[in-house]
Amino acid sequence: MKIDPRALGKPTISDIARLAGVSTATVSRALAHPDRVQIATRERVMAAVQQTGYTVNSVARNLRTQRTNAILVLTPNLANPFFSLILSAITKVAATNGFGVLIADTAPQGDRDAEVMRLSGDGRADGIILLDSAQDPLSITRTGLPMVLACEWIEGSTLPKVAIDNIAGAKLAVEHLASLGHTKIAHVTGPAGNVLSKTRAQGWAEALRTLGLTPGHCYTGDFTMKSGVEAAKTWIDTPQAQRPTAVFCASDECALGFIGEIHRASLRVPTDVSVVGFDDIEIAGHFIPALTTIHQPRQRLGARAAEMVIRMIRGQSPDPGDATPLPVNLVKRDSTAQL
Amino acid sequence: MKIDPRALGKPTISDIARLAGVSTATVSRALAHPDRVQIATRERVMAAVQQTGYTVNSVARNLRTQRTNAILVLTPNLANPFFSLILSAITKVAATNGFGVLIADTAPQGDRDAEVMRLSGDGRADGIILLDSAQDPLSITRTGLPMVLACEWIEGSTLPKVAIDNIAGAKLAVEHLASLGHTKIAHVTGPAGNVLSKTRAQGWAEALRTLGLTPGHCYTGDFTMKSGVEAAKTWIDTPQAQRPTAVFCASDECALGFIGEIHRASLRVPTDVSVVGFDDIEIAGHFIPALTTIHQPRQRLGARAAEMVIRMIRGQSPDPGDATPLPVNLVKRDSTAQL
DNA sequence: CTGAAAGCGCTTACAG
DNA sequence: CTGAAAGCGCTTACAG
Repeated sequence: MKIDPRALGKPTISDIARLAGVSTATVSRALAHPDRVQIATRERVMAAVQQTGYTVNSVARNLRTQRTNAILVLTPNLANPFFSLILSAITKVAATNGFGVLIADTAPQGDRDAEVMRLSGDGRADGIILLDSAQDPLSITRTGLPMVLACEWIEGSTLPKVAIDNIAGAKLAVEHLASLGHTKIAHVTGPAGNVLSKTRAQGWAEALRTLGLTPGHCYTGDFTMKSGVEAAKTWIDTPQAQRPTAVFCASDECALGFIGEIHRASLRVPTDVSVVGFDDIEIAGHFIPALTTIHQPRQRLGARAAEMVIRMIRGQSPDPGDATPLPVNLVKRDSTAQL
Repeated sequence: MKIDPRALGKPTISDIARLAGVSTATVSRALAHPDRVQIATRERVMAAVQQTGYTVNSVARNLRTQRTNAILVLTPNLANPFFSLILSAITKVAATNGFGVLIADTAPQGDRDAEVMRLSGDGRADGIILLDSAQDPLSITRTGLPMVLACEWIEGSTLPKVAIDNIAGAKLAVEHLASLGHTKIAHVTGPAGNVLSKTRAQGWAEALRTLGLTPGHCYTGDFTMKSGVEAAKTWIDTPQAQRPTAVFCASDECALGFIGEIHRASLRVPTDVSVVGFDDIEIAGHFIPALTTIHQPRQRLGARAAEMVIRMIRGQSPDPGDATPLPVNLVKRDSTAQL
């Protein structure tokens, strides 16, 4: 009794070869280089493929060719919508270059380093984009896998990175506030130790100094709405005469939390305090009041990161333009007003 | 002249075998079943692993074992923050069960069907979670790969799905509005043809009927903020006497767009119109006014989907509880008020 | 243009 | 407890 091969699971290249009456080599060729087989042969192969619904087993192919045509993206926290657009841009650029994208969330196990090491070494991908940056992966991996840092970066690391100009962004925010007559400009920071927090705080302090303003008050935050709420509470508890009249928040989420709390206390933005965010997430323009913020080109950021790894994977020389930070700009909306 | 093997790229199992003076079989065993090799042998192997930074090549292993320990998640649009939490929950459950997660965005090529077919057939994953549902994948694939539908589903499909109770959610919204004295309750729909749109609209209409209210006005939307803005414009252009006094939007984004536009026209929510959303996205509670909405348990949804595929992959029988839709509940906040 | 054969890096019965 | 050997499903020089 013959067994129907289709009952045995997915058809393999041998099944196709048998059906088409050719060798597996020819099947492989017909699929990958149609022009290198006789037209009649090709058609017999294609017919068998159609009939069985055959698809190449990419695991086998990857092992044989030592390429995966896949890029691995390591993200610190998938639950954070901030990454959505970046991931989507990476996926898009990858797709047009024939690469698939694997996304891994390093949060669940909490052990990013182990994860980076495991995933980078295991041959699943040809290159890696790191959206996280707790530690220099070079210190923990020995894979020669092309790797680029995006969003955040590690000081002193030699890894290629794609970044935005955080200092310039913070300065833009402060200058905007100053131009509206504000002189007491506070800052709600990002999480301690983070490069983004550091550079944004630095830009804020520098701008203040350049403008000849006294150093402003600093609220400790961590990019979350909750930390914005906390900062607002502190602000509300401050005697009115001492309150900063403007606040530059290290992230939009934080700014939104800040504004929400201000309103909950029956005070008003921008009447009682002007607020500027950083990121320009989608909701920013729809919030009430619409949030004045520093726009981050997240699509371009993701796209550039993808282009960079792909170039590295292909052994092409880096584009000199990639070294310069992506520009940011201020989007003036309704959360800031003349003092 | 001998060549340093480490210079040749990633070390393989043969390198370790040579270094430890054992066979590759023993290396493999020492790594996968430490208890099946002599302790001294194991230590020699481990030393070689340490020294070289060796990691198993998962592509080779997957080919050999015919398992990938990976789940593929197909999402319609990574740029949509709505999926973030779901993805993160999937990743978490997968991780605790020893599975990795591959996320693919079907948007870039626009050809979801081709993508589903290619990815499901190519041996990269042991199972699939589909967050999209344009068409029944059974009609296009012949892989016997375990597959579960999440978020949306396809009418008439026999695929296992995890869903929430959309009809009940919509009813909750309408009943809440009615309890506040509203009788003219409109609806902004989701995109036409979508199951979620259909069931939510159905729940709205049914609740109205049950409560003995006249059928309300229906604005055509598509879940986006923009469509909420459009609906609001139409509402604003309606003579005041004919305006619905309450609006149930098919999504939070849409509701937020609606409210934003109302305020831009110098009208107020909930003073001039009460608004209820659907989803309970993170921003909902921080919006001004905080949005009354139907809470969707996105974490549980993702977690259940992951549990389901994993069970299928393991050949375990389905949990009967998985057939019942996940419950939703109304979160009363500030966008709805007594008429 | 086509086929036989080797080999990608592993794991696992099967002997010993 | 350990090793030799087969094989997972492909692709690609190498002959013919």
